[in-house]
Amino acid sequence: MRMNEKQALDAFAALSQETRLRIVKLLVAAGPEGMPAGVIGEEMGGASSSRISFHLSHLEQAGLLQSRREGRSIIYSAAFPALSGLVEFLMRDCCHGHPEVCNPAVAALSSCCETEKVPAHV
Amino acid sequence: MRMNEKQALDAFAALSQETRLRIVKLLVAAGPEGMPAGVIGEEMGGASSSRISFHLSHLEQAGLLQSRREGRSIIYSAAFPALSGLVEFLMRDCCHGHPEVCNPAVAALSSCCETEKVPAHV
DNA sequence: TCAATATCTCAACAATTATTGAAATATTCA
DNA sequence: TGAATATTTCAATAATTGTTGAGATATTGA
Repeated sequence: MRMNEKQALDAFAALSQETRLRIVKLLVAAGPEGMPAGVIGEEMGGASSSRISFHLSHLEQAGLLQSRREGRSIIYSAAFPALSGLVEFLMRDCCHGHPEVCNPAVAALSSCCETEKVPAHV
Repeated sequence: MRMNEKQALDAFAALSQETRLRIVKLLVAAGPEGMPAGVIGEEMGGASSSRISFHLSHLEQAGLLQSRREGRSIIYSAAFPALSGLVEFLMRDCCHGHPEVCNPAVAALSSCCETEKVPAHV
């Protein structure tokens, strides 16, 4: 998803608050299936439901999450294309003929896909 | 550069302001050599020098830029390892056995290194 | 329909962050 | 040394953003 400056600003603002950053990381780890708002609230510890609701809709407004209703619950999940787009926006035009400058970023991102292969704490 | 939550929050907060995001993108495109504060200010249009100075030190404080003095000028440049670290922090643990979820992000980032090969608007 | 569950909206207040302009610091060159 | 250049610091004010708690909306099953 190609992003413009306004969208990137909204996304970065949304990610610059502790509870919201934790929610995004929780849902990134949860994968495409997502989690109900109530469960997300429990994982966040002592935040009121109205506060969690506010943060969830802020994140959805910023395009970083999407939601669907399932019975009484609203299920939120990470918007993976938007996250990719944000990464691409930030690093766009980073090389100008010197790929070694941004290749470490590519390597860092690639390594996230290998989590399960790495032993926890040998 | 492996990042903790506090560092990531500071970085996202720094990136969530229009002038600062533009400064980072200007310096990402400028590469490791960077640019003097005064030139950055000119590129940002009508912002006062104190405002630019404030934003530059905010970004340096957040670890996204570094500075060095050269004569009367202070040269700012992008902290590429921190940018990579931020990308890695955001997407850490994203797959859980399903690499197809975050591979688009890897592809988006890889493509930034090919800017010069792509014709502008065919 | 009614009670229970899950989540959201709203308004008042608190906290954080941005902007401005004047003055201070550091460097260079005559 | 003193004037000119480049940049930073500071304090006051303006603007934005976060929090709280009460009440509203939507859904389910008895």
